[in-house]
Amino acid sequence: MTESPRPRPATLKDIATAVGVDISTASKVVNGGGISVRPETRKAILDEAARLNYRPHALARNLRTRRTGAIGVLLPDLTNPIYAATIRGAVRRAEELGYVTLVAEAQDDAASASIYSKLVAERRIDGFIIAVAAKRDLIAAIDAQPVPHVFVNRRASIGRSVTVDDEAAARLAARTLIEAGHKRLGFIGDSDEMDTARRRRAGFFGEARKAGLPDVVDAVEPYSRRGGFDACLKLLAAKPRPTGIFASNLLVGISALAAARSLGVRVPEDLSMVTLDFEDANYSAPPLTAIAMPLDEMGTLAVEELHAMIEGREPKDVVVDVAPTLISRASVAPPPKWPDSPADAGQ
Amino acid sequence: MTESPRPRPATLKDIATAVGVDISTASKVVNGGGISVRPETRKAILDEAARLNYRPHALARNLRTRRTGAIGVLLPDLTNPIYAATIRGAVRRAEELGYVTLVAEAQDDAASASIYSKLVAERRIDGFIIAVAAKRDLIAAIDAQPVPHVFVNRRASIGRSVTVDDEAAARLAARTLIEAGHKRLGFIGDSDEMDTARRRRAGFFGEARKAGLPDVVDAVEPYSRRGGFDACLKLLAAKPRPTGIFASNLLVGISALAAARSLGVRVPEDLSMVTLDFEDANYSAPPLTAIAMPLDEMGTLAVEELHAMIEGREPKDVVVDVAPTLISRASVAPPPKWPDSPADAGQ
DNA sequence: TCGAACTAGTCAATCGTTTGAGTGACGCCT
DNA sequence: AGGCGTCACTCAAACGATTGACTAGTTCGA
Repeated sequence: MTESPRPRPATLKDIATAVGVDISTASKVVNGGGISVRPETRKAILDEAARLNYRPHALARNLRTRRTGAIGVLLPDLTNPIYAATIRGAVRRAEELGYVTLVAEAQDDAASASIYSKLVAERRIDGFIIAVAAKRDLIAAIDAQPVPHVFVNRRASIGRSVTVDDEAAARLAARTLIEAGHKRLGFIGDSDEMDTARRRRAGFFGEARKAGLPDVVDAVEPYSRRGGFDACLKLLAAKPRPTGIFASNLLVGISALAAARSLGVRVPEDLSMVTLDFEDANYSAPPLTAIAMPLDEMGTLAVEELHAMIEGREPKDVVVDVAPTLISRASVAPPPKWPDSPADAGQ
Repeated sequence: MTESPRPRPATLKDIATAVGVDISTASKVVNGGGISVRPETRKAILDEAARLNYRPHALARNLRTRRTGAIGVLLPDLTNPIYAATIRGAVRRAEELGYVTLVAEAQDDAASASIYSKLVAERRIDGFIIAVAAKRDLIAAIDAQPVPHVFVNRRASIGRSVTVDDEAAARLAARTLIEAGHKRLGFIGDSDEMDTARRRRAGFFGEARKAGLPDVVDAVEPYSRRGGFDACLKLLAAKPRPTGIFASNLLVGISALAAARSLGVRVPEDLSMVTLDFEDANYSAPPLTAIAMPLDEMGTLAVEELHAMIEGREPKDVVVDVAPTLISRASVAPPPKWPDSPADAGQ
């Protein structure tokens, strides 16, 4: 009788019958598709669509077009700030390109594989951005049901990857310590199986060697809060104790600092520390000098690469070409004078 | 000619033609639907489904059933560990109930509203778990296109909510400090507009009053790293400086600690601190004594409530009935003797 | 004046599932 | 022998959108 509150969202059919055209005409008009219509018909359709606040039913459209308009992001740890920054870049770009983003945390290889398989099998997504390590189960899952995917912050044999220049970041960290006068350097990082750790280690050791300091103390521990704590303890127990260390991961930096403090080692008076940057580094005591990586760009580029793959274009490995930069805060100082650095710190 | 690699995932039709039955029969069998079939037919269908590794096409099914099998989670900050814990609980339970979870970060009210509107308009989800504040834009968006939704860790006038017992947690924090002998207490929390802050403040102040300590110093700053830092600075500048403080949020605890240290105030010798618990609290210096909240359960229950609403059952507000517990670490000690606490610390 | 070309659309199939209604064959009871 | 009830299925219409093929009517060129 009257305009009752329409509970059901508008469909193309609603528009078409209201205007008095065929559904297909309405579809072509709202999509700007290849069809010729009189301006007034076009206007009528568009007006009606606006009036009804028409939004296409994603499922129906996707069923037909065989595209879901969704991309999945697989990551190992939601609380690790590096992913938060990356995701922000990725989500923004994805939205611009018309995708919805489905973020999933996978705590281990089996979980990664099962999430991947499920989402792909049910055809819920067009492609994956993968920030977890490509281990056995996941590799098998991808093999079994391949969809476009790009690894982010990780190189992998089975797909394209988008990474930042970890080597450059590590070299910059080394240079920072070396320029402050440190001769005995320490490195905290995960094992070389983790490719980010491998690249950072390579960069740091390489730069140290170039500066005539080949004896970097290496602490291999997982990239986790506990790992950083343990690693720092190890480093400080080394026989010639390092005076400057690079904690090559975000989480690890904070907990390494706590480990030093727990031993009564003062930062930066007794020990200088450089880590990778994130917001928390401002609110530690002391605030941590850190290397900022272009994480946002990494996320953005990952989406662009994935989009290219979904569109069938040729993908490529990309290293984000924004250089890491040093954020000087308060955790780096010249090394202490005592043990055995005679006059060379004078310069 | 030969079994060529089947690129296309199996459909019901594949199964049906292979077995020689109608699609609808196959559908009913794989869904365990109400139909009677001979055991051998059933077996044949199930076998074929297994052989082809059949998984229903989510979109097609959902188009028909008008359910998407997906729930959205809207949260303000991915890096805030409280949400990570909550999400883990939510995702696990959602999966058990057959939902896929779509996590979205909304940095402000406008973003919340636009994410909500988009996902709902495109009918991509069945319901929302909302962990952001219900402000103007979001409220308008929900009003315009209502779908089942539950607020988590937040009470809201426009929907059901699942919360933990923030008051009890705050009372426990107060008791911890009081039992250690503190007489001058401080509280760090967001403004009362944020309902979690309001409840925590009420609990803390109430317990203090009960113990004959009505003069709690209150520092109102946003729940953020910077907010915690600034708040702690304020508290330590108060005229009778508090000796025990409760930083009523996870992020805020860590940065308050850094602020104290930056002023040369030692924890716990000069200042005791209690905060809410998360992993990082183990790796600060000193490790922080904290109140653990049942966040995982909160996520779980939120999903259950949402599920109930989606199924059309009557929803209710729920407060998780697991009590907050104290995790004693190293940031609480008796107050220092000097300024003006005479003999009463002797006991 | 015939046909080609254009205009402004319409038709119908299709994506993969679900689901209520229908149906042929058989057994059983009276 | 007729009728009723099961059994074991099949049929066909949805869900909402997309898209290539098709068409009725007009215009234009030769």
